[in-house]
Amino acid sequence: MKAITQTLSELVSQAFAAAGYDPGLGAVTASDRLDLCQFQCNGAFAAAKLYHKAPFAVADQVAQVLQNDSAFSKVEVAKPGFLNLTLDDGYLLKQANAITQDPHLGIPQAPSPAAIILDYGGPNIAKPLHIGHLRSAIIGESIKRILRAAGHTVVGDIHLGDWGLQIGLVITELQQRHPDWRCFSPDFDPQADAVQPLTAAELNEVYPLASKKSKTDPDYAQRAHQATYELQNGRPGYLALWQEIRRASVADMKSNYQKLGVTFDLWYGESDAGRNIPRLMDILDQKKLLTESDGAMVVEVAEPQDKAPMPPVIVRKSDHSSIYATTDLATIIQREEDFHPDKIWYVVDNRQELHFTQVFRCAKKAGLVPAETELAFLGFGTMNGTDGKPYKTRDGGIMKLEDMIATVTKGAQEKLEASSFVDEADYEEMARRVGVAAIKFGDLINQRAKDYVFDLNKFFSFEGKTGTYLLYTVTRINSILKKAGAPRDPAAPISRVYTDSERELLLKILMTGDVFQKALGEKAPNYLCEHAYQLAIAFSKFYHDNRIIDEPDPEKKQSWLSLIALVRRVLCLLLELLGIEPVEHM
RNA sequence: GCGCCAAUAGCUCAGCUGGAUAGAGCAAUUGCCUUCUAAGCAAUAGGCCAGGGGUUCGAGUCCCUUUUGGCGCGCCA
Repeated sequence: MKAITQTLSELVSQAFAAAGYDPGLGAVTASDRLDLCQFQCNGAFAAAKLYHKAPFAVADQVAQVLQNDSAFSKVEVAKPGFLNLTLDDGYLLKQANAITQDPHLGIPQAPSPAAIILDYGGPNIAKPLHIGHLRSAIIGESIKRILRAAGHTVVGDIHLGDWGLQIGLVITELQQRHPDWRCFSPDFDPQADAVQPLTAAELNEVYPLASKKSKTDPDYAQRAHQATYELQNGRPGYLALWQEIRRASVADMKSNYQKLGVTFDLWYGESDAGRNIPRLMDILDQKKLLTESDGAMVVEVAEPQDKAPMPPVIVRKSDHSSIYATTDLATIIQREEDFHPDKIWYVVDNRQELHFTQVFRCAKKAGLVPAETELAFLGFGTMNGTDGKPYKTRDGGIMKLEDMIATVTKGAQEKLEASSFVDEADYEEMARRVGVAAIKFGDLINQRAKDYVFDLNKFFSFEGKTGTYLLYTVTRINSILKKAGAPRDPAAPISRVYTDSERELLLKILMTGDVFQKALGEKAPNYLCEHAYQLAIAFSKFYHDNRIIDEPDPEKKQSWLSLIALVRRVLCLLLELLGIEPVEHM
């Protein structure tokens, strides 16, 4: 079904037309002044300019037409020319009950579903997952769910960083530690020789060290580059070792992403694009896009309208190994071949914007995707510490994702242990959900593209505008519905509006479609967070003002139960879109 | 140097294509649990929306400019 403001805009547009004005002026929005009205239309101001009339006069004419409309209980014109609209309770109920019946629970469906590849996560193998990886995973997961809820087909791809210099660094360091390993021998035989098993813990220690060494030791760095080149060119021992690095690392990642409730359809990496690199180079060569520059091969992507100098993309380094632009371009070839997507979207750190601009231009120039395929960069901001600099732990290190989840989960568990509503057997799983809800909501409530200050202590309070509050609201509803007993008709409509707090609650429910469209349009889950919070507040107020279970009037009680059942469904849907799992009790 | 982004309550942030009295959470002060989960509800206090120009009937929102901060600017990803 349509979003409510869409439906109302159509009514008001007709009224504008009936009064002799452009129907395009009839856009309705939620009211800024809930004390005056529920919805408003500011079209009279624009009409005043177009038709050289006083805004008030225009609004008044339109209001005359709308007076007769049964959808509104009150149509008023205010001061300069605001058209203030309040819905008739009967209409409000009709809309709310329609949402109950709607298979999509009021979420507007995309008129033409698109095939979208969503590239998010993007961790590097051999490096531990840390909180720098959190945003891409959480935001990507939510955007994926939002797109799917609108009816789009989405393939989520983690796009592992598994083919670059970082692997060369790890190989170099391992070689220095274990020169006797068969995989380092030039005559390594993949059929006969085995590779030493590795653990994630070991890799987590090896990479940072190797990275540090390479910065101070040019010879070490040189060997890492050489190892990268040889790996990419198929040296058997390195390939076998790389496979083991990948295996150990991916196993560790999967467990962390699972805890976070983040999933991927594809676990492809840069290496999977490797086979397309020769083809990429051929295409670039055929289209005469390649230029040699300081020993590297580059593609010019500058355009006349550029405000700042646009450097060329390097597609082959001077040591002949590939770089992230190479694998990103080769990945586009693969995605086009496998899915022929309408859109490929990248949920990546803002700092990579220039890189992706270059890659997109190069891809279009080379015709890797049709001109109409949308390649878009959905950047996100950095998580800073309270000092305004990228977040560090107290000792100056980077916080591992695993540790962060464990810390918040522990805090949640302490609270749960004090609750009489949760069985001991459920502590662990419930604590995970509560902790992860706190983390996810705390992140998603922020605007995607902006940096924000991350304060771990905030997550421990489990108070106020948090994911916890949303889960708590759901558990309160659960409690009532459970205690109200079984003989309740789940399809019974909400029959009347008895109180003000109920009306506000219904209004919030009706706005869900609008908010969803906004979140979808801007790929911005924060609107859903805010709305879920608003809905929860509206429920809490209603809950506080009215005693549902003790209500003697059976019709009223039934109506209220139907109302809160709908609130629960909408709230759970919003949580699902955010990637947050509810709990039964807490 | 060039470019991009930001600056709103003590702190962390909202503020929809410019609209009517700038909103939350935390922190502070104060009420509310023999009654559906107090991880809650209600209330008080807190603002020259960084400074200065401009456009407009109307600007936190658009334009210009200054200041401050963050980020980016070929062989890391």
